Amino acid sequence: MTADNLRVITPRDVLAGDRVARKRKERVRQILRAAAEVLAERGFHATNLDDVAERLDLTKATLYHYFPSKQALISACIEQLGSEVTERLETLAVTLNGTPRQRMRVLLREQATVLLQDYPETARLFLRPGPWPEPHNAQIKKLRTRHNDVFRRTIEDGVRVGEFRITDLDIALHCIHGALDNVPRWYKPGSQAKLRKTVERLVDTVMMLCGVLPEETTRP
Amino acid sequence: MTADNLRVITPRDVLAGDRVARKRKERVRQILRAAAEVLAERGFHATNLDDVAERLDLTKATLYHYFPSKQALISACIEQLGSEVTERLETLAVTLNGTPRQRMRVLLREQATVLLQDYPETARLFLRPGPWPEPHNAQIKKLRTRHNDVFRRTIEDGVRVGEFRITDLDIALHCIHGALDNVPRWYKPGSQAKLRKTVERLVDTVMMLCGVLPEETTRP
Amino acid sequence: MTADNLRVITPRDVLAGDRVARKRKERVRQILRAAAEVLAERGFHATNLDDVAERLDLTKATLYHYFPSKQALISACIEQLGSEVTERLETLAVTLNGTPRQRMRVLLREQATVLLQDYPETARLFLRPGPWPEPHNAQIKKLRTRHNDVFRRTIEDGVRVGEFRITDLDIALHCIHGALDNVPRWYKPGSQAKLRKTVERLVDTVMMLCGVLPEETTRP
Amino acid sequence: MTADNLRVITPRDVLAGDRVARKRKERVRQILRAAAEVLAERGFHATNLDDVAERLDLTKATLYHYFPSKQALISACIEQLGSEVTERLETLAVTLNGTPRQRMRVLLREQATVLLQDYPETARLFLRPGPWPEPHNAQIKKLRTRHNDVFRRTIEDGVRVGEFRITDLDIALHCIHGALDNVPRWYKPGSQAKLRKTVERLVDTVMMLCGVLPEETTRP
DNA sequence: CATGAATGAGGATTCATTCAT
DNA sequence: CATGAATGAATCCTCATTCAT
Repeated sequence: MTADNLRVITPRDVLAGDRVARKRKERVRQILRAAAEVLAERGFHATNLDDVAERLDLTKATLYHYFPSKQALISACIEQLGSEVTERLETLAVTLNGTPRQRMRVLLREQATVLLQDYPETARLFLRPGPWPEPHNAQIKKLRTRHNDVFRRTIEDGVRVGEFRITDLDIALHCIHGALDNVPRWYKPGSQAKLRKTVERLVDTVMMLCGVLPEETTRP
Repeated sequence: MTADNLRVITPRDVLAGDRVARKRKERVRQILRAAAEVLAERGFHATNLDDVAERLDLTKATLYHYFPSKQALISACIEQLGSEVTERLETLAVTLNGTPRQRMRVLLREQATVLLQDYPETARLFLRPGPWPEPHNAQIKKLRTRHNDVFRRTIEDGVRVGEFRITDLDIALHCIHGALDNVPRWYKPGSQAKLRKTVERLVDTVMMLCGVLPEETTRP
Repeated sequence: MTADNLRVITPRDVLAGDRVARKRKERVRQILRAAAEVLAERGFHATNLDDVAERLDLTKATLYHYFPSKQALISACIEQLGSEVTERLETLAVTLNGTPRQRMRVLLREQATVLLQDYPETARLFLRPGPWPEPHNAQIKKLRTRHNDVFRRTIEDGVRVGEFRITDLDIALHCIHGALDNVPRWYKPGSQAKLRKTVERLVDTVMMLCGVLPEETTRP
Repeated sequence: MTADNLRVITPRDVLAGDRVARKRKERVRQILRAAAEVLAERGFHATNLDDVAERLDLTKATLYHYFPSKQALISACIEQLGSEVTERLETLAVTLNGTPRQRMRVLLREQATVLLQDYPETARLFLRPGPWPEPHNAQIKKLRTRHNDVFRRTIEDGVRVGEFRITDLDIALHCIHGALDNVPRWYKPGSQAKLRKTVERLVDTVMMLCGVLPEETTRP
């Protein structure tokens, strides 16, 4: 019953509401980023809200203003990173021209860049259904399927036109997946040059799983 | 000067001591097996001693008769599985004849069999340095290196004699590793026939990472 | 640009922050008091957080808001009581005039009052290095040394001017210490008169360890 | 129903039984000694049966052949040490001739020797009613009273014949007690010469609590 | 007697979650 | 919104005690 409570909603308020909403969204993004970092470093069970909060100079309780539970927060993390990466690949796949071989290289390069540079956390978060509580596993599985399909379609094309020679499509896909999501475990960040070199060699190597040998037969 | 004082150690005593020791060893084996199962299902942080104990119809406290701490138990798990598998491969590698290509196939087949049939837990336990507490990570790393070296040497041989064509030895090894340790995630146990088929196709696929294409270009 | 954004820190905020801090400090004091009581009754190893918490109508978990561990809580207990008592004596010693004999009497009276009336827990907590875990023992030793030094200096003065006659300074100090910290074991609280009488007789008795005999040769 | 079970009891058995009993008593003594050591080092609550057993190269379970519970073991410890020491003093007191002053010196010298040399654990075990579970405290109190009475009677004699001048008998006794049981805390074992010197100075110092000043007014 | 195995009852510590301010 | 306080439910670990061999 204060003056505040009686105020009518004016356009200014709407704008203000907008700004509040924007601010809130920004806050959510920050929280998700922090959570993704902790999550990637330690895995689900070793991640605790105190540490996420501390990284943001907030208190644990404040997180509950933005997410109703730990699960919800983690879920949002997975969803955001997963869908962002997947959509990036899906969008790219649609716009691509060229032979399946060329398209596959572009897709792999993109994925490698994501893993090595943009979001190294990705692998931990949604590429591998590790020891997550069940609800998350389902979510992750769905994302993985979408993600996988981008590559599946391209490989099918390649097999059809005779550019790829594979023994078993599913197994090949699983191996590609395994090889890729293993990357953040061994790659140590370095110069841009190192990064680009690693990406190319990685792409060359993974392409071999499609039956495409690199021209060069180099050795490290 | 009673009979009791004069009693010498008889074969029966030795046997008794033996039996006790054997029994203890057996218990330890049981515990390690149970722990490895839980561990493989849930990962380190979600594994609790209560569940391990329950699986054995024991109480938590009893586990402490055999291992002084959770860490020690987990460590023993990793060590046992890891060294068993690694030694199997190392022994096999030494006795192998034939071309690198042939030897590599045998090694991969062995590894695939271990992962698909004998110890599916292996992948979780020592193939991937997940969110383990540091002491375990060091232990795992050492095992992995030994394990890796078996394949590394064979691939180097293959490259030297021109049977293998790879872009980058380290990256190839990492990809092989990633592809293999991903296996338990997608393979669902089935008939012996299915198993054998899967193993062969998996080996064919991974051999491609060494630059060896399968004759057949089939699809499932 | 909202009122909220423009809000500056007002005295009210400061007061609010102050109030929170004051409240916390008060809580800490309460906890320390409760812990000191339990500790004095039972000693370190028999003190459990549940009982300390119960005395405060709190749960064990809440104690961890204020102290990171049992050791930290106990440490704070010892420190607080120990330094408070020691500083009281040190301050008193500095302001004292008169002969060593007079000064010694004042110091002993003060110490006796502390032990009999103000903080009977003191003796248990820092006067005797009982079966404490090592970290605490070090802390206690330091406090005891400071405490001891107050008396040592006064006795040295007394010996120098010929008012005190002692056989061995260190042994005398140890005996004084032993006699004093034994007090809470036999003294049962009673009237103010009883208290005062006991203090005086105790002081008379301990003064004898400095070679000063009481005029009166009474008996109880 | 074995031959053994049917055997009649012969004189030889009785002797054997004797020897068995002797052996058992010896075992009990060993256990009590070990327990007293641990107990003196760590106090009641930090003493666990495993450690006592280990010191004897036995297992915990074996201790239960000799004592029905931890409490019983500890009780026996206290009783043994306490009564041994007390009886020593009582016996000595009875046989003593001379003035109260001389007798007191002998008693104190004896007590100091016990504490510094023979059974340093004594102080911990029965001189001070520390954080023991109640049943033990009662037991200790009783022992202390007997122990105390030896000194009390002598002091009373001394006061009566005018050799001692004290303010308050009870307080003096408590202070003597406190000074004595504090000894093991500061005395560090050394040569026989050091021991004898310390004993003499200690006796001199404690005698002052009876109003007897040493001739010499030295300082170390 | 001696012992290894087993266990129940604690006890310290962590952490997601709720709530009053 | 933001936060400090509070808590219940785990979870690891200890230890006195019992029991079968």
